Amino acid sequence: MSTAEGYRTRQRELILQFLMENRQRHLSAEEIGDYLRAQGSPVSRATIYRYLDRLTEQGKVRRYFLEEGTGACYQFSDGEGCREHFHLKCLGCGKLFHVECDYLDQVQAHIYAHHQFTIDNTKTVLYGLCAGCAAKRSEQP
Amino acid sequence: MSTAEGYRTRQRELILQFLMENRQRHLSAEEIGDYLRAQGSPVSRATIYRYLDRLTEQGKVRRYFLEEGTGACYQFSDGEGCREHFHLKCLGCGKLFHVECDYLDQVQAHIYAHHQFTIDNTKTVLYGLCAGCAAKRSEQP
DNA sequence: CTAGTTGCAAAGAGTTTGCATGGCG
DNA sequence: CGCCATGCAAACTCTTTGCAACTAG
Repeated sequence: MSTAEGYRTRQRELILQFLMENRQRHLSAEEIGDYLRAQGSPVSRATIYRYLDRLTEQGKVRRYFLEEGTGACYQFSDGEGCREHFHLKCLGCGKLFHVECDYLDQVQAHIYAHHQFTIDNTKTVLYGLCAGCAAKRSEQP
Repeated sequence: MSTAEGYRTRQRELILQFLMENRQRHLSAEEIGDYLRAQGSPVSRATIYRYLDRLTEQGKVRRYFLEEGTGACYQFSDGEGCREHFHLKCLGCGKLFHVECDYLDQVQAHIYAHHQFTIDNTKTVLYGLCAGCAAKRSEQP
């Protein structure tokens, strides 16, 4: 695995630090830019997007596409240990659930046996609604 | 459910007909526009988008957000008979596979029952490798 | 007739790119 | 010093919107 780290720059440190400090949240490119600007250390949009792309390729960050037409969101991910389980991302609150489950392992086996397809759960995210958000939506849509 | 059908116009007939004739495919707004233009019956982009929105609200068409960042795709759906399906996207060749499978319906049920999560397969894509690409990779890593 | 529809072009949001300058190693 | 990274602004893609002209019922 070629993990071309590239140069260590002030901008990259700032972006990565913010992502790591907010690893429980999903952040948009704009939020990152706004935060850094507010901190008095503005980083250009282009740089933010370019570095997020790189981090995503490196697997250090996950990229999500939540609510429709809206832009992408990014979330820091240690990468470690996320090979063997599935990810559920809530479209309502954006929360990411890591699910370890024997049944889901069987799913992978089924898809391989019946559909000749090898699931990569490093990249795969199941989108939907968590219990809380589903309840909210059925009350007041 | 208020199913405001609205007026019957030449443009709407054309759009709906194309969607129905290609109910096995995902179509982008652009593809629809291109097709109609090629047929010598151009329909404006705005009209296509507006009508697709309406059809989606009416449940006659399903809107998918698959390819990241890329635009939406639409697919005609009888509503009742047509079961929702899963999508498998090959990381090797980029091909998208549509899978209708009873077993995968059970998966959805399992996740709902055991993990309190409602999968939205409008947004969910399982990433991995198709048979062909998996074979290539095991030969030449 | 008259409210619903259409087309056009302009506006938006989010993201990417070309190119000259700047800075890490 | 050489190459990679940054910043800026312009370009791009997909979609929405304002508005005047048009048309189904």
